[in-house]
Amino acid sequence: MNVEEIIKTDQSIALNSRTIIHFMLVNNKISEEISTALKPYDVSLQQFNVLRILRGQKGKPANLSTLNDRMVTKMSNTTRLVDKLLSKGYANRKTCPSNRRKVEITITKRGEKELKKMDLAMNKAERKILQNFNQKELEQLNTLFNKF
Amino acid sequence: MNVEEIIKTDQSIALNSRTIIHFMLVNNKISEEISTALKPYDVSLQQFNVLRILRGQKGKPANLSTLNDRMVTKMSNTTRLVDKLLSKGYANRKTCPSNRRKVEITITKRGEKELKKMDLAMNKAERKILQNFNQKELEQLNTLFNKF
DNA sequence: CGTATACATTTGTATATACAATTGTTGTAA
DNA sequence: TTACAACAATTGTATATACAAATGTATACG
Repeated sequence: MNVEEIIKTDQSIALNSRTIIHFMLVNNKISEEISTALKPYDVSLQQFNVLRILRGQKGKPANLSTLNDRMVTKMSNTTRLVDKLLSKGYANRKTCPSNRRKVEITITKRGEKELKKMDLAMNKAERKILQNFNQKELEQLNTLFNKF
Repeated sequence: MNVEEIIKTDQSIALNSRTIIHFMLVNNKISEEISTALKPYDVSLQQFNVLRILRGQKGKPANLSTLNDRMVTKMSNTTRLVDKLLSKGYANRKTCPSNRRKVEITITKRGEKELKKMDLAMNKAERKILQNFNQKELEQLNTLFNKF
């Protein structure tokens, strides 16, 4: 992946800018791979993320604030995101009996079943994205990411 | 930046998944910094990118396909993106006299003037984002990004 | 010459997201 | 008890983006 070639410039780019642009190009690639992987299941990355959180609750219901806390990319509108999962039959929602301001959201059997398939697709996508990295390089990458 | 802490999980995450999630968290941070930096100028990152491309043309007009080729993040709808720049008085658009299928897009004086200010804001944002990196680490990062 | 094909952009439509305002609920302090 | 602040979720609205279809223009070929 050559930055200058991809954005078709002949100008030299300052290292700071180049790093950020490079990052964005990688981001494009990753987003594309992941959305392709999830497309057959008709869920967005965000929806997939919420499903995983719900499963991680192990039956214990989650409310919207909890979901928001745990999401990789925070969203201003988790309500509508959960709406999508409901309409697909992947999640349930009911108001919390002890505190009626809150809602209790759980994953359905069907949601869990589909999620398993999505997991496989995601793992495959991750392997594809990271195919040129060995373990040491991945660790190096994580170490560098810690500096952000 | 600790991944497990941010997404509030106690489960251990496979290195592949962890790397991708870590990447996304960094992406969130970068996006936020940049959109904050550009907010005062009321342009999106995409619009900023197009303005820079137009300036890089040095007077020579660009058409939509050229813009699309050179954009960091390709868009399906560059027409409407340019619309925004027009309405702000940052760009001009006219149909190409030699080939009327094409359009000729140029940056205005006002656009150049504003772009200079945006550049400063962006440089500042970049420095902030990368403040914990030294030159060697940045090069390391770029090398690793090449593997994607 | 007329027709098909490729090209460049624009428009339509559905969906996604950000942000602000609103609704309903709970806890609390006068 | 009532008034008020804090909380949790929802709704409204504007804007952004993806994707497909449509429009207009140029080129090629029989």
